[in-house]
Amino acid sequence: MPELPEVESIRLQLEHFLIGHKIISIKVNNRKTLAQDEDKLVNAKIKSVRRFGKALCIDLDNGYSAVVHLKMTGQFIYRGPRLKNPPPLDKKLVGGAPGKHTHVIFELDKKGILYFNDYRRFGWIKIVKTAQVKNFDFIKKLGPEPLDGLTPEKFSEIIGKTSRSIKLLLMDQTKIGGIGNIYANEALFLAKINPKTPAESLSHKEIKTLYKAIEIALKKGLKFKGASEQSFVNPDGTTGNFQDHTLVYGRQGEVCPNNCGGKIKKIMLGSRGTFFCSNCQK
DNA sequence: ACCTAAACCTGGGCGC
DNA sequence: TGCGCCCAGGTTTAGG
Repeated sequence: MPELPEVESIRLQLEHFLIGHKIISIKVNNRKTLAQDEDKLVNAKIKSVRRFGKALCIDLDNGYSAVVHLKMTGQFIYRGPRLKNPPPLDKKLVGGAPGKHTHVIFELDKKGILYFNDYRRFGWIKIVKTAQVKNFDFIKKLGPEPLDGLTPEKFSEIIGKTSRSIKLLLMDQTKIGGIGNIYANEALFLAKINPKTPAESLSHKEIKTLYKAIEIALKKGLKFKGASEQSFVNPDGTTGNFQDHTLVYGRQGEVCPNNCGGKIKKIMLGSRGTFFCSNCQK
């Protein structure tokens, strides 16, 4: 599910709800999700919640951290004192908390509780020493992030080196951290660049436009608190609305929002659905 | 270095 | 109603 804007929306809420809570106990229902060492987190207070690309990192005050990847369908659901008037959970998106897809339950002090749901079970939680988080393989390999550290110069350098299609390059987490399928499609449409274009053939001007387009697409996703198509919910149970505001993602057959007279096409690129206007994006 | 397909899973939607 | 196929915000791995 979640790309940078979705994960950042989750991070902001977790930060608000969790910091200061002490973890009383952890119940693991599925060892594929969390294999070992959860006892390291017990009796420690949550100090901060960080995000690295699409990964989250919950830091405890005892030197340990939980690194979390939600993959396609991972969810955090919080219930507790800092949540005023929690909205009813959308059964279709959440399946209950706890429900049959709740794999880890964090019991917190002050009657707080945090559920980790994941119906496809691709997501994972790893317990690492806080000092080792940046050496953790997934995070170590992550490229610079748009809206934080990725500069036009770095972006240009990354692009200049390769003949790969620009869309696959944007989605390569080791080159740039945080962009997934929805925002890659949206940014390329905004920049009027065909997703199949070999990265190295982009002009200087196109690179500049694309850099800006990525920022615009991600900020728009953040503004609507992410896209909730199948399973994305915020920890308070609310959904995002970005799916109602995409320009091309999921809109095959619709007229081009630029009113160029073309229609949005869907092709497969790197075995991922790819949406674009063949008229605007030559 | 690049591309593809398959694997990890479950479930919703669609065509027949 | 039901079955079977295709698809899904991600990442990794194997093979060409």
